[in-house]
Amino acid sequence: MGTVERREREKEYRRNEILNAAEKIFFSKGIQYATMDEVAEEAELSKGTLYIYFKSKEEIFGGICERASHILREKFEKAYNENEKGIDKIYAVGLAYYEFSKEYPDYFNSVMHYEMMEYSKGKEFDEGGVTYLRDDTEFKLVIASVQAGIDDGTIRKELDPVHTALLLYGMSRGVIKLAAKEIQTDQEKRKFDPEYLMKNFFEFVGYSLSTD
Amino acid sequence: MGTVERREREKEYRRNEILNAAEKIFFSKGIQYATMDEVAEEAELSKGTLYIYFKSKEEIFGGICERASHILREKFEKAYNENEKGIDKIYAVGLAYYEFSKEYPDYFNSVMHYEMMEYSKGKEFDEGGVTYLRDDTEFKLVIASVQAGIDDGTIRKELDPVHTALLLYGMSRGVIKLAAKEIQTDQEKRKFDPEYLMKNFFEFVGYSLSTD
DNA sequence: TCCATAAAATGACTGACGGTCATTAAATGG
DNA sequence: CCATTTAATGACCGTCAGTCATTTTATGGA
Repeated sequence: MGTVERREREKEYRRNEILNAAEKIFFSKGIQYATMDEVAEEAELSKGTLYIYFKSKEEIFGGICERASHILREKFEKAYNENEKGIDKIYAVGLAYYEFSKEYPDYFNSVMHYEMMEYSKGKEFDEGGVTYLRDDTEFKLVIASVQAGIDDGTIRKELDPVHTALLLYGMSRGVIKLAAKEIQTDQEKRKFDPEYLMKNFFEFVGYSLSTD
Repeated sequence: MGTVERREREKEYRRNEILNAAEKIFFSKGIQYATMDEVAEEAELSKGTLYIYFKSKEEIFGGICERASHILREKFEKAYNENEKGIDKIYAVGLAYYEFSKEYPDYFNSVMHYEMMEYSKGKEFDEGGVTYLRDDTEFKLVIASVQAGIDDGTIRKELDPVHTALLLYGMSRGVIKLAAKEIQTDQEKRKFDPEYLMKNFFEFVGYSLSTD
């Protein structure tokens, strides 16, 4: 009998509904200021029910971050696969990252936020554990891109793939975060164009990586 | 009579003692999990007293971040002033940033954390206000360094000082954060040397900026 | 030295919120 | 139709940020 399967599906569905509600609430007032009662209200469930599906507010946030990671990962894979040359893969992956930050600013920010939390967590409170993602598929794609570029001669051979990938990853995050931040907050001074900043960044990267 | 001045000094002293206590507590368990009662205990004061000197837990954290910014600013200024050539200023300022992250990892992280909070804040909760620093002296020094390099011919003339500075600032933060993070957390796989990463980074930057 | 006044410090109290659990409601399948 | 399992509920609890009436301490004039 398919009852069990249907139950399974319905559970999954509820879980998603809760995540939807949580996103709405978390993103509109900020996680810090969002309450579980509000999420429950939005999800049209009692608070107790939320705790059947997630064991804490943080875990709900983890679920949201998983969604974010999933989308990002797909974007990365697409960018990687749709390009032949290593250097193009790198550009495409970098651009995908930037597009992600524009398309899903809240997701982007959530992932950033998540990483900050990890720091506080590793302090003295190892209880709970609560370590979700840490699937570094994304990062592996960057390494693979660099390696591909070295192999096909579009990237300087002297470079070490892993460290270069690390560098690219770190730099991109920093620059994209900066660009994203200004998009969201700067109504005042320091007028600058995020697109132009990114263009500069890509030139910058190309300058240092490519063989031409 | 100097009574008023002494009172002033003593107030400043208490304020600092509270910040010291808060640092100890915040840094050892993470802000999230640190309680005001613990801070009060550590400061050998009652909780109520804390609220005479700071209007919220967040404001105490803001005070800590101000300390961090202050130290960073001084490091930047020193690096800037002790070098003649623009390109050297840039290297020195970048290095100062990295040194800061190693020397004061908790301060470094606090500032990062602070910036995350700003995002959540700008959501729907404009109450309180609570906007402390946002003094971009640090950033201005980067612009000045680039400009100096353009003027003295050590940096490519085609570059726009402001955007290049922005780029450098963003990239550095990303890379340093990555390096700092691994220093603190990675006991497992992905063995890599933060120093080597930074060395790569500086080469990378030099490659794209300098005129030689 | 004493006292009136002002400044500083206190800690019991409050409200809000994350999380729990005994109880109720609904679904299932025999 | 009922026994049993599964899902959902919401009253309740403990904790913690923040408050405020009260107490303690310092000050400067008489």
